[in-house]
Amino acid sequence: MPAARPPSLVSLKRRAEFLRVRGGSRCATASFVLEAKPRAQQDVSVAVREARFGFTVTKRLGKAVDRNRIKRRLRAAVRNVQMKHARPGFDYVIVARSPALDTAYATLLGDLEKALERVHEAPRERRGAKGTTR
RNA sequence: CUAGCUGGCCGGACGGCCGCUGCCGGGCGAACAGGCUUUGCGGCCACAAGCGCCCGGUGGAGGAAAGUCCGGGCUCCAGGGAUCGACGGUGGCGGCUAACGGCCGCCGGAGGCGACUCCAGGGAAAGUGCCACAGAGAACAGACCGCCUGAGCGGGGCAACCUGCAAGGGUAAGGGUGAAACGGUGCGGUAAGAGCGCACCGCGCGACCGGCAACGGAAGCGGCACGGCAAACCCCACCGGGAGCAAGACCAAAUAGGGGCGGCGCGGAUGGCUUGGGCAACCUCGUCAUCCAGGCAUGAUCCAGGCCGCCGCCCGGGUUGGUUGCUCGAGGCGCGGAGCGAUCCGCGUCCCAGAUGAAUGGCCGUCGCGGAGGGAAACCUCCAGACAGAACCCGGCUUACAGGCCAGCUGGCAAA
Repeated sequence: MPAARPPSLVSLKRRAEFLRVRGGSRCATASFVLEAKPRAQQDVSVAVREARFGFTVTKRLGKAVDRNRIKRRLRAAVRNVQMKHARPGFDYVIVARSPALDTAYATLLGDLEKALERVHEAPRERRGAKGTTR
């Protein structure tokens, strides 16, 4: 029975953690960009084994009320899909785009599922392409 | 009924599934510590607080949370005194308040038929400055056209006189310019005019009266001047240390360039003598003389002071993470009383967000409200639902805002 409940959401907290995930693989949709990267061995503490998520909502997207709402919708969406599609030991960063405020919640969920799959499919070549630019 | 004015208030409601967070209660678990027992490993017992998980209960964004424009509380830093100056702010009077640049009441001015609204509303006879363009003249004013007078030179006439030109003088009533031209109207007066004189109006001064005051009224006096701008400098009165919860305090980790206390010494340069070392240049110990006396801490000055080097001991800074500050407060609500009111007093009652990559929600349904369309109606369909998210806390101001409610008052219409 405890498996049926979605696990509580573990979020990224420090700026350094956000910057590290930028080097990982990415997938863009209409309302957000998803970035993912497996945690290095020394970062995996015993307590935190689950997938962790971070949200980036820049000031360009609107005033504080709109930004808060975008963040809450994305967080609710992640809570619904992370059981099936997120992998433990991974860090994810979701960079919001302006349609995230208005698009139907169902399409938001569908986009998130697709993006999570694609991010896990082909991490290799994207990683290499990104690595040269850094 | 309608048009308006003022003040106050609200800022969708209910339900379902799934979440976040503070507090309270309960349960479970692990570690440490405690007691008993055992030679020991270990076993048993008990619960205060903390930690993790679970269950239940309960609280969880705003009237502006916003802009960060004022005023405070709180915290740290600086702060010896006096005087002067600088800078910033405020600006009718009285009151309220912890305080304010806020609020209330009153006064003055402007607007409105009215309810009522608006006003940085001290000083322009302390000084400096500006008042463009137009206009002749614009701040100790000014004769362009006019009007009046007119030396003199002409023309006509016997003469009285008529008439043309005209230097100069008088004149601010008329024209013209302008935002503004030494007050307006009338009568008298005059060569023409003019406060030159008079009446009324306006203006200035104003004994005295009323008011705590701002101010109001006003006998009488003055023939009329003293223009505007102080949101130009300025003058006057009053107020004002600085920085802000990333304040500040504590804990842990890893690394070195600060502080306190005690003792000793009392800056530098040059020269003389001197101790010790060196072949010597020179280095070194001490002392005397002369000269300069330095830097730091509010802007200046004055008075009174402090610190600077070496040794020993003790303690801590900056960074990252965590804890705290952190929400009970100039607090909300109700009743009663004082006051025109802002507000104050008394009693009762309530505890009402505390997050920190930052919670206070996500999705869905029903109803209600507003607009448009359809329909005879019940009703149906579509659209809209604002401004906006606490970050230490209060008191204000300002700005944004779909829609709606209540009370009082004013004008008009109708009825009684």
